[in-house]
Amino acid sequence: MNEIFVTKWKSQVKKGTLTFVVLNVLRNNEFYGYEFIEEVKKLTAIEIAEGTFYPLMNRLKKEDLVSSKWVEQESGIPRKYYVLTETGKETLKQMQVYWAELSTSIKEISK
Amino acid sequence: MNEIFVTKWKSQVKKGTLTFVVLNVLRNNEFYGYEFIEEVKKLTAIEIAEGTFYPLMNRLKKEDLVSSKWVEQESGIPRKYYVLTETGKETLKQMQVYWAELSTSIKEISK
DNA sequence: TAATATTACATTGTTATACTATGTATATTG
DNA sequence: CAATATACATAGTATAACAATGTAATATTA
Repeated sequence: MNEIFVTKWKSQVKKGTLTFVVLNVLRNNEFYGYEFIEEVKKLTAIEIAEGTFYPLMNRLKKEDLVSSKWVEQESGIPRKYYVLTETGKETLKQMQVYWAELSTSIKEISK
Repeated sequence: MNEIFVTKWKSQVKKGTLTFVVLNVLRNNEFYGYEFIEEVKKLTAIEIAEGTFYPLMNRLKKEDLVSSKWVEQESGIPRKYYVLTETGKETLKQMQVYWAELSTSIKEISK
Protein backbone atom coordinates (compact mmCIF):
# COMPACT_ATOMS: atom_id res chain seq x y z
CA MET A 1 0.00 0.00 0.00
CA ASN A 2 1.89 2.97 -1.34
CA GLU A 3 5.16 1.35 -0.41
CA ILE A 4 7.06 3.19 -3.09
CA PHE A 5 5.93 6.54 -1.76
CA VAL A 6 6.84 5.62 1.82
CA THR A 7 10.23 4.25 0.75
CA LYS A 8 11.05 7.45 -1.11
CA TRP A 9 9.83 9.48 1.80
CA LYS A 10 12.12 7.65 4.22
CA SER A 11 15.04 8.47 1.97
CA GLN A 12 14.03 12.12 2.02
CA VAL A 13 13.70 12.16 5.79
CA LYS A 14 17.29 11.04 6.04
CA LYS A 15 18.47 14.19 4.33
CA GLY A 16 19.85 16.31 7.10
CA THR A 17 18.80 13.77 9.69
CA LEU A 18 21.79 11.62 8.79
CA THR A 19 24.19 14.48 9.37
CA PHE A 20 22.64 14.95 12.78
CA VAL A 21 22.93 11.25 13.57
CA VAL A 22 26.57 11.14 12.50
CA LEU A 23 27.60 14.09 14.62
CA ASN A 24 25.73 12.72 17.61
CA VAL A 25 27.34 9.31 17.37
CA LEU A 26 30.81 10.83 17.00
CA ARG A 27 30.25 13.05 20.03
CA ASN A 28 31.55 10.47 22.47
CA ASN A 29 33.42 8.03 20.29
CA GLU A 30 35.77 7.72 17.38
CA PHE A 31 34.75 5.34 14.63
CA TYR A 32 35.99 4.27 11.24
CA GLY A 33 33.56 4.08 8.36
CA TYR A 34 32.65 0.45 8.17
CA GLU A 35 32.38 0.15 11.93
CA PHE A 36 30.28 3.29 12.09
CA ILE A 37 27.72 2.00 9.64
CA GLU A 38 27.41 -1.29 11.57
CA GLU A 39 27.19 0.55 14.87
CA VAL A 40 24.38 2.83 13.71
CA LYS A 41 22.49 -0.12 12.27
CA LYS A 42 22.60 -1.78 15.69
CA LEU A 43 21.87 1.32 17.75
CA THR A 44 19.14 2.88 15.66
CA ALA A 45 17.85 0.58 12.93
CA ILE A 46 18.96 3.29 10.50
CA GLU A 47 20.66 1.84 7.43
CA ILE A 48 23.35 4.06 5.94
CA ALA A 49 24.46 3.15 2.44
CA GLU A 50 28.22 3.36 1.90
CA GLY A 51 27.60 5.58 -1.09
CA THR A 52 25.88 7.92 1.34
CA PHE A 53 28.35 7.69 4.17
CA TYR A 54 31.67 8.47 2.52
CA PRO A 55 30.54 11.51 0.58
CA LEU A 56 28.80 12.72 3.73
CA MET A 57 31.97 12.42 5.79
CA ASN A 58 33.95 14.26 3.14
CA ARG A 59 31.42 17.09 3.20
CA LEU A 60 31.70 17.26 6.98
CA LYS A 61 35.50 17.32 6.76
CA LYS A 62 35.36 20.12 4.20
CA GLU A 63 33.13 22.05 6.61
CA ASP A 64 35.61 21.32 9.41
CA LEU A 65 33.02 19.62 11.59
CA VAL A 66 34.95 16.38 11.51
CA SER A 67 38.58 15.40 11.09
CA SER A 68 40.04 12.04 10.21
CA LYS A 69 43.20 10.06 10.74
CA TRP A 70 44.51 6.89 9.15
CA VAL A 71 45.33 4.14 11.60
CA GLU A 72 47.50 1.25 10.44
CA GLN A 73 46.39 -2.23 11.50
CA GLU A 74 48.61 -5.13 12.52
CA SER A 75 46.84 -7.04 9.84
CA GLY A 76 44.37 -5.84 7.29
CA ILE A 77 43.54 -2.61 5.54
CA PRO A 78 44.27 0.67 7.35
CA ARG A 79 41.25 2.33 8.85
CA LYS A 80 40.24 5.95 8.61
CA TYR A 81 38.94 7.13 11.99
CA TYR A 82 36.63 10.11 12.20
CA VAL A 83 36.74 12.60 15.07
CA LEU A 84 34.42 15.48 15.93
CA THR A 85 36.19 18.86 15.89
CA GLU A 86 35.47 21.77 18.21
CA THR A 87 33.50 23.43 15.42
CA GLY A 88 31.62 20.17 15.03
CA LYS A 89 30.70 20.15 18.71
CA GLU A 90 29.48 23.73 18.61
CA THR A 91 27.50 23.15 15.46
CA LEU A 92 25.95 20.03 16.92
CA LYS A 93 24.67 22.03 19.86
CA GLN A 94 22.84 24.40 17.51
CA MET A 95 21.41 21.47 15.64
CA GLN A 96 20.20 19.88 18.84
CA VAL A 97 18.22 23.01 19.67
CA TYR A 98 16.46 22.93 16.31
CA TRP A 99 15.84 19.21 16.49
CA ALA A 100 14.29 19.52 19.94
CA GLU A 101 11.95 22.24 18.65
CA LEU A 102 11.09 20.20 15.60
CA SER A 103 10.32 16.96 17.40
CA THR A 104 8.25 18.79 20.00
CA SER A 105 6.31 20.50 17.22
CA ILE A 106 5.64 17.23 15.47
CA LYS A 107 4.58 15.60 18.70
CA GLU A 108 2.09 18.46 19.12
CA ILE A 109 0.51 18.21 15.70
CA SER A 110 0.40 14.41 15.88
CA LYS A 111 -2.04 14.52 18.78
CA MET B 1 29.28 30.46 14.11
CA ASN B 2 28.74 28.22 11.12
CA GLU B 3 25.34 29.78 10.57
CA ILE B 4 25.39 29.04 6.88
CA PHE B 5 25.93 25.35 7.50
CA VAL B 6 23.17 25.20 10.10
CA THR B 7 20.78 27.12 7.87
CA LYS B 8 21.38 24.77 4.97
CA TRP B 9 21.06 21.81 7.29
CA LYS B 10 17.66 22.99 8.51
CA SER B 11 16.52 23.21 4.93
CA GLN B 12 17.66 19.64 4.36
CA VAL B 13 15.91 18.40 7.48
CA LYS B 14 12.70 19.78 6.09
CA LYS B 15 12.91 17.47 3.13
CA GLY B 16 10.55 14.68 3.99
CA THR B 17 9.72 16.21 7.34
CA LEU B 18 7.50 18.76 5.65
CA THR B 19 5.43 16.09 3.94
CA PHE B 20 4.95 14.46 7.31
CA VAL B 21 3.97 17.75 8.91
CA VAL B 22 1.47 18.54 6.16
CA LEU B 23 -0.28 15.19 6.37
CA ASN B 24 -0.44 15.38 10.14
CA VAL B 25 -1.95 18.85 10.14
CA LEU B 26 -4.54 17.88 7.52
CA ARG B 27 -5.51 14.79 9.50
CA ASN B 28 -8.15 16.60 11.52
CA ASN B 29 -8.74 19.77 9.59
CA GLU B 30 -9.15 21.19 6.12
CA PHE B 31 -7.05 24.20 5.26
CA TYR B 32 -6.38 26.37 2.26
CA GLY B 33 -2.81 27.19 1.37
CA TYR B 34 -2.26 30.59 2.81
CA GLU B 35 -4.09 29.69 6.02
CA PHE B 36 -2.12 26.47 6.29
CA ILE B 37 1.23 28.22 6.13
CA GLU B 38 0.16 30.69 8.81
CA GLU B 39 -1.27 27.92 10.96
CA VAL B 40 1.91 25.85 10.85
CA LYS B 41 4.01 28.92 11.63
CA LYS B 42 1.93 29.45 14.77
CA LEU B 43 1.73 25.80 15.81
CA THR B 44 5.27 24.72 15.15
CA ALA B 45 7.61 27.60 14.40
CA ILE B 46 8.24 25.92 11.06
CA GLU B 47 8.30 28.40 8.19
CA ILE B 48 7.05 27.01 4.91
CA ALA B 49 7.90 29.05 1.83
CA GLU B 50 5.03 29.37 -0.64
CA GLY B 51 7.29 28.10 -3.37
CA THR B 52 7.70 24.99 -1.27
CA PHE B 53 4.10 24.54 -0.27
CA TYR B 54 2.24 24.64 -3.56
CA PRO B 55 4.51 22.25 -5.45
CA LEU B 56 4.39 19.94 -2.43
CA MET B 57 0.61 19.91 -2.40
CA ASN B 58 0.51 19.18 -6.10
CA ARG B 59 2.85 16.24 -5.60
CA LEU B 60 0.64 14.93 -2.81
CA LYS B 61 -2.42 15.32 -5.04
CA LYS B 62 -0.71 13.44 -7.85
CA GLU B 63 0.05 10.65 -5.35
CA ASP B 64 -3.60 10.74 -4.25
CA LEU B 65 -2.74 11.42 -0.62
CA VAL B 66 -4.58 14.72 -0.71
CA SER B 67 -7.49 16.12 -2.68
CA SER B 68 -8.54 19.72 -3.10
CA LYS B 69 -11.65 21.76 -3.80
CA TRP B 70 -12.17 25.37 -4.74
CA VAL B 71 -14.43 27.33 -2.41
CA GLU B 72 -15.84 30.65 -3.61
CA GLN B 73 -15.75 33.52 -1.13
CA GLU B 74 -18.39 36.22 -0.64
CA SER B 75 -15.61 38.65 -1.22
CA GLY B 76 -12.07 38.05 -2.26
CA ILE B 77 -10.18 35.39 -4.13
CA PRO B 78 -11.52 31.82 -4.10
CA ARG B 79 -9.66 29.46 -1.81
CA LYS B 80 -8.40 26.00 -2.57
CA TYR B 81 -9.01 23.72 0.39
CA TYR B 82 -6.92 20.61 0.87
CA VAL B 83 -8.34 17.38 2.29
CA LEU B 84 -6.60 14.16 3.32
CA THR B 85 -7.75 11.13 1.30
CA GLU B 86 -8.15 7.59 2.61
CA THR B 87 -4.85 6.70 0.96
CA GLY B 88 -3.35 9.71 2.67
CA LYS B 89 -4.56 8.51 6.06
CA GLU B 90 -3.17 5.02 5.52
CA THR B 91 0.15 6.35 4.30
CA LEU B 92 0.38 8.70 7.24
CA LYS B 93 0.03 5.77 9.61
CA GLN B 94 3.03 4.06 8.05
CA MET B 95 5.00 7.26 8.23
CA GLN B 96 4.14 7.69 11.89
CA VAL B 97 5.62 4.28 12.66
CA TYR B 98 8.91 5.19 10.99
CA TRP B 99 9.00 8.61 12.61
CA ALA B 100 8.47 7.10 16.05
CA GLU B 101 11.37 4.71 15.47
CA LEU B 102 13.56 7.49 14.18
CA SER B 103 12.94 9.94 16.97
CA THR B 104 13.43 7.22 19.57
CA SER B 105 16.72 6.28 17.93
CA ILE B 106 17.91 9.85 17.94
CA LYS B 107 16.91 10.30 21.54
CA GLU B 108 19.05 7.24 22.33
CA ILE B 109 22.20 8.41 20.57
CA SER B 110 21.83 11.94 21.97
CA LYS B 111 22.33 10.69 25.49
C1' DT C 1 44.32 -23.82 -2.79
C1' DA C 2 40.78 -21.81 -5.36
C1' DA C 3 36.50 -19.57 -4.78
C1' DT C 4 33.63 -16.75 -2.05
C1' DA C 5 32.51 -13.57 1.51
C1' DT C 6 33.74 -9.83 4.32
C1' DT C 7 36.14 -5.77 5.43
C1' DA C 8 37.27 -1.02 4.00
C1' DC C 9 37.23 3.18 1.36
C1' DA C 10 35.66 5.77 -2.69
C1' DT C 11 33.27 7.90 -6.93
C1' DT C 12 29.77 8.58 -10.72
C1' DG C 13 25.26 9.38 -12.13
C1' DT C 14 20.32 9.64 -10.93
C1' DT C 15 16.48 11.37 -8.49
C1' DA C 16 13.83 14.10 -5.35
C1' DT C 17 12.72 18.22 -2.93
C1' DA C 18 13.27 22.86 -0.46
C1' DC C 19 13.92 27.47 -1.59
C1' DT C 20 14.59 31.99 -4.08
C1' DA C 21 12.75 34.78 -7.27
C1' DT C 22 9.16 36.03 -9.84
C1' DG C 23 4.45 36.44 -11.62
C1' DT C 24 -0.69 36.97 -11.53
C1' DA C 25 -4.80 38.88 -9.40
C1' DT C 26 -7.95 40.72 -5.73
C1' DA C 27 -8.95 43.29 -1.41
C1' DT C 28 -7.97 46.47 2.23
C1' DT C 29 -6.12 50.48 4.43
C1' DG C 30 -3.69 54.80 5.29
C1' DC D 1 -3.98 55.87 -5.14
C1' DA D 2 -0.05 53.63 -3.38
C1' DA D 3 1.24 50.17 -0.28
C1' DT D 4 0.30 46.02 1.98
C1' DA D 5 -1.90 41.65 2.64
C1' DT D 6 -4.22 37.77 0.73
C1' DA D 7 -4.03 33.77 -2.46
C1' DC D 8 -2.24 30.58 -5.81
C1' DA D 9 1.47 29.23 -8.98
C1' DT D 10 5.89 28.09 -11.64
C1' DA D 11 10.90 28.12 -13.27
C1' DG D 12 15.46 27.51 -12.02
C1' DT D 13 19.07 26.27 -8.57
C1' DA D 14 21.34 23.74 -4.94
C1' DT D 15 21.82 19.88 -2.17
C1' DA D 16 21.92 15.20 -0.49
C1' DA D 17 20.62 10.09 -0.40
C1' DC D 18 21.26 6.12 -2.95
C1' DA D 19 22.26 2.46 -6.46
C1' DA D 20 25.78 0.83 -8.98
C1' DT D 21 30.31 0.18 -9.54
C1' DG D 22 35.29 -0.04 -8.55
C1' DT D 23 39.62 -1.16 -5.93
C1' DA D 24 42.12 -3.90 -2.71
C1' DA D 25 43.23 -6.76 1.28
C1' DT D 26 41.92 -10.43 4.41
C1' DA D 27 39.20 -14.37 6.19
C1' DT D 28 36.56 -18.35 5.47
C1' DT D 29 35.20 -22.60 3.59
C1' DA D 30 34.59 -26.24 0.42
